[in-house]
Amino acid sequence: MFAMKQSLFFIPTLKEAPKDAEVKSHRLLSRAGLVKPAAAGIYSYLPLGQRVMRRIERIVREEHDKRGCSELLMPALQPRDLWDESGRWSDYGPELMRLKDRKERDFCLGPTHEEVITAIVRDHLDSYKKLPLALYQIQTKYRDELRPRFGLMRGREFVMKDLYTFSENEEDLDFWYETMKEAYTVIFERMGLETRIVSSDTGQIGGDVAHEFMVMSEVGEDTIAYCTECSYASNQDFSGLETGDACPECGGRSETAKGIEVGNIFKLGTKYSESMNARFTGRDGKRHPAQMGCYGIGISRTLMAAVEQHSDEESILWPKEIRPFDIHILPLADEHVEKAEALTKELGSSYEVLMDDRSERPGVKFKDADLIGIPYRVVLGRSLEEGKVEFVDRYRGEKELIPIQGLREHLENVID
RNA sequence: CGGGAAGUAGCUUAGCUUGGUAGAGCGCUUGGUUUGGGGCCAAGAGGUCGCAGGUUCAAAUCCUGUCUUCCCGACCA
Repeated sequence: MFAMKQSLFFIPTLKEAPKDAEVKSHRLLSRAGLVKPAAAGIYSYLPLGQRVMRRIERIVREEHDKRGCSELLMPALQPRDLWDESGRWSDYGPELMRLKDRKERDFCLGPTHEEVITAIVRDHLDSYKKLPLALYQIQTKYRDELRPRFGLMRGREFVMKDLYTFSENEEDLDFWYETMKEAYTVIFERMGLETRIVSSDTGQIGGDVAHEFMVMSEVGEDTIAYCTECSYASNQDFSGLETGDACPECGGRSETAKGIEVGNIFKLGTKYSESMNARFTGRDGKRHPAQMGCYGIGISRTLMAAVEQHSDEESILWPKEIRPFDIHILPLADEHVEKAEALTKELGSSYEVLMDDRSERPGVKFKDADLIGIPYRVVLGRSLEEGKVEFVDRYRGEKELIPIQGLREHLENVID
């Protein structure tokens, strides 16, 4: 496990939010010292934000690896000729970040990786016996958005997990599609995010069937039309359904709500495998283009959505599986730090612990602790004279005095 | 790209209408005091007023251009 002194851990909290942050999660990400802007839609992830990102990524990796996906890492910098093969150098538009090297050759910073993955797989694809393949990466993507906004919601540079599957036929593509739909449901549940699956347009990327995973939120950029009677839900851009319209599935009444798209799954079919010649010899002895699927999760956007959903104006409360630390130890005065260090060492063997050893007044420590959102708190203060510490369970909103000798055992019973 | 708003110390900002040596709060440094919810007192440090040009005896302030940021729209795997 892990223990860290707060004086060494860079958490630049702010008393006041930057004036241009208009969305709650954006204000909190800045104030709690998780991110720092470099340019419009481009952010640094500071240590605390990076820890949460790592948590999110860990869940994503676990749920992909256990379903037979393998991780790789592709280049962000991609040559033009691959994009000419798919036709997207001309089709993609100004959102594609283009640049030249010193020899004036064209490159782009990848907004997505269909071209690269297809080029990797096609040379290996001689027989149906090599299929299926499911390859994913977690990587920084670049899109020159006309209008970046709301902090991490729509950035020009952002972290994304993208998975690509290659199948010998549509049945196998359907299998992967359903497998990943289920995986995504598990992933977002583990992150403590309430999501809704909606059918959607396939957009720029091309292909046939697509679903999006939406975190219901007032600040979402998408409008979701959902049925009040059955499980039907769709992206309004695609279905055109308004509040009060009849559900296309069951005829029930439609409602609309805002959502943040944190994940999507596409059946690409053969769009890229045909244009880029990713073919294999099938059981019938003939050449067939691979049936492809692609599946994305916005890692950095998920971070933002999690803050949006698990916070109030003055504090974050991280869900279990993505919390940056388990326990926050607060010695309220310098004279308590020695005891706190011993406790940090002890608890650090079983938990991830952050200890606020700074010479700050109690009020400052409490405010910062609320802001950065670690769910369990151990306060060393005046009750230490009686050999007791205060234990706070922010999930339950409860606090109690615990004899310091019994703390470890108490935590084993309480900490989730 | 169209519409709107804004750039003054690390952060939040006053001053701009009506031109005259740039102010505050928080933060920071030093000393004192305080010690369970962003303390108090005192003394300090910190500024190319986004940038460039123009008008003027004199520009944060007026004019022109430009860059950047945010909001609405268009766009968006």
